[in-house]
Amino acid sequence: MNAHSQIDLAKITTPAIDITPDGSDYETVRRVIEMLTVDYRNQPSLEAIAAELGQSPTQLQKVFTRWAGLSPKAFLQAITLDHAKRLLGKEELPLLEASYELGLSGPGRLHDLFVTHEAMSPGEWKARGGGLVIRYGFHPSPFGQALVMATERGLSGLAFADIGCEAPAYEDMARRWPNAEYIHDQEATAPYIRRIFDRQQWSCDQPLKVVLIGTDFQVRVWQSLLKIPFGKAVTYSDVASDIGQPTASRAVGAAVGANPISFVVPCHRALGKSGALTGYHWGLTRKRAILGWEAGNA
DNA sequence: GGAATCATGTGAT
DNA sequence: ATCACATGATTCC
Repeated sequence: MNAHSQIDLAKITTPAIDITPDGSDYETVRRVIEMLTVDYRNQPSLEAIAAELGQSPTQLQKVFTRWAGLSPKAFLQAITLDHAKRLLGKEELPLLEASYELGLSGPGRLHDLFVTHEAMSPGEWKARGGGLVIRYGFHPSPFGQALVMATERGLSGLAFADIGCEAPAYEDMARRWPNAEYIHDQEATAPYIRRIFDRQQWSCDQPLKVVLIGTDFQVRVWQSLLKIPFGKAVTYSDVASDIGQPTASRAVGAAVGANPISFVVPCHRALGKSGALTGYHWGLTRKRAILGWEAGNA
């Protein structure tokens, strides 16, 4: 990754093609969430936040509610510890009874966005992406600009990269499969974005194909995440039990953190046992945003 | 309620 | 081998 990736990086500055209204709202929403939660002690008022952003309170209120399906106040409540605990404690793990006979490859009805997944064979994994062609592109999403990566077998990567921070996100992803050949191809990746973030299109008629590229352990963790229903959450130790290694919760955390297809593989639905949001590769604020958005759209 | 500390499995170097 | 973790339980204040 030197001269080769230089060329690719140059292409990244290509502006995204399509703009959705949701995409433009996110920056505002993100900053509101940040102010609301960073020092929640101060409980900043809507007026104070609006002033900071240079907008009128009513305008801000409207944008936020349109995006989240929830007023800022309700949103704040939806991401408190209290609510998270309810999310967790509700019912006995939905994970446990869901069968694991799928094995490492094969179709399945998983989470609300219907997904068929296949994993790389051990040989393919060892090649670190060698012989693989990966097409990638940047597109707006409800949670900021997204980087999409796909092989001809299906979606292989989804990352978040705010405007101006495209290069680090690209490198973060490309580093995982260093021997693959990367081609910037907005047209190839655009259909995935439309598909993923439009809930109307979540149906089983035509499942979304994803390709899980990772170690055996990681793939098992990601498959487990795929079984978490929309608007629900589990703990890292729940996942550990689900894959048959109840003492490996910490290792699960590491594997969850390595999830290459964020949002689609719902790693944001993994919480600490206390209900605390412990971490997120693309920023805790974004994790709150996604969780709150799901609360408002359940 | 924290802070400090330990047990712990995986993956990268 | 060793180290860093998106953990969790225990044991102190």
